[in-house]
Amino acid sequence: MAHAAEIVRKGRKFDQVLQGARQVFLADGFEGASVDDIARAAGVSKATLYSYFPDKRLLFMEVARLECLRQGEESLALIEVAATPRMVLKEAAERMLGFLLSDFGQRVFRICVAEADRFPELGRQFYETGPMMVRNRLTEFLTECVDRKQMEIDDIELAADQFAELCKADLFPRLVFNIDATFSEAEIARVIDGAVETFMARYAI
Amino acid sequence: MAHAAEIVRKGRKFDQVLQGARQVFLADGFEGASVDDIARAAGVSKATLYSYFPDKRLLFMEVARLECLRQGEESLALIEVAATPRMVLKEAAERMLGFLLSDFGQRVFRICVAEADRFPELGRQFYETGPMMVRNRLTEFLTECVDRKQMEIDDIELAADQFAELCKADLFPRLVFNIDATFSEAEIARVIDGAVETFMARYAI
DNA sequence: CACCATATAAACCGATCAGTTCAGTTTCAA
DNA sequence: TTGAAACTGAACTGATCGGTTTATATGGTG
Repeated sequence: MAHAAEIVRKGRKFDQVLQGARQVFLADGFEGASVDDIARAAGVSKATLYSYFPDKRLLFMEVARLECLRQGEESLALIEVAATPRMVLKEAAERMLGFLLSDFGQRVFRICVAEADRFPELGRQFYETGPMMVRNRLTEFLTECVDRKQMEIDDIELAADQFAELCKADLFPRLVFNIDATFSEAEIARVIDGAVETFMARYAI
Repeated sequence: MAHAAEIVRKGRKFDQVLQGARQVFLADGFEGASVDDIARAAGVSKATLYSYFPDKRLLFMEVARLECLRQGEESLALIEVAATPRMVLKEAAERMLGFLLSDFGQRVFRICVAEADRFPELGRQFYETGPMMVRNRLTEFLTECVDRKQMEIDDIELAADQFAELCKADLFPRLVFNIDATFSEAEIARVIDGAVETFMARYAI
């Protein structure tokens, strides 16, 4: 973790700084957030902020790193193996969309996309704790299904990715391009059920 | 077209300005692009630029509007109805990915996502000439398939959206988060074939 | 109490950038 | 050829922002 080497972690206000930074970065993005705003939001002087983080970039990376970790931990909740594949898929879809459609998930995504070339490491970090995590969990589960002869899948990783994408149908474009900010239960259920049905039609035995 | 009302269109260098703006905006985004850079790239003085476009925002919107139009026109090429559904889907997938994976498509997407809240109209514009266009074309085709009893689909629009999403499996996240910038023919073929197979498994009679 | 790390407010610096101004030059059509 | 419209380049304004500095205050510890 070379990037954290220069960060001084001791001090009473360290957490305050991170908390304020998180709030402002998430609301305004990297360029949009001013250090003065962050200091104000954190209830801390700019000098204090700079005593912890030598520059804005590093502060941003630390916030992003923590958010990625948080996201990763959340998705680690176990998948119930006792249930039917249909139920498991539905559960997984609900969890995925729960994050993707949340105000918070949306902001993180937007920032990652926007800053992906300014912060090359950031994109990878988000990818690994997000989409890749989802794929791994799903791959695990699908492998079990194949072993139990419930499904027949030649390319399991592709199948996992397909399911993840199916869950975004309609909803994701509308969200990403700011057509809608929230969706009704019915809209979400329509997409999830559709995803499960299509997936099962292809892969269930 | 209220937003274009203030734009003066006459003058020798009008197109030069747009062309330079397109180049710089696409490379650097809205905030990242400086008006001086644009003027330089356009081979035009800043005063001339401002004589056409009263401010940077308006210039950006005009560039984005034209790009959206261009994109829309491109996707309007007819779908060959004589071919089998499988072939039509494959063709549609190739065209979609051709745009999405191109350096240019990627930049436009990135900018739209990043500036979606700074330019509310921009997101909608892109959505309507992009994802919505694709959905409409696909919906048309799928309706024909249903009429011809080649497929059985209860929610045709959802099916269209599903197919579009299936085409993005694996590739899109990797692109968006800057994991990879280009993909091999084999990688693309794998995803397209997978998308067609899954789609047909669900909906073909 | 005295010390020292920590924190603060506010002024300040240098750079960048959108947008303006202006005196002078080019272009082109009548 | 002439005159107006279009264009130029360069300087300038005013504002924002990242980052630094300084003089001062606070609070816990030995």
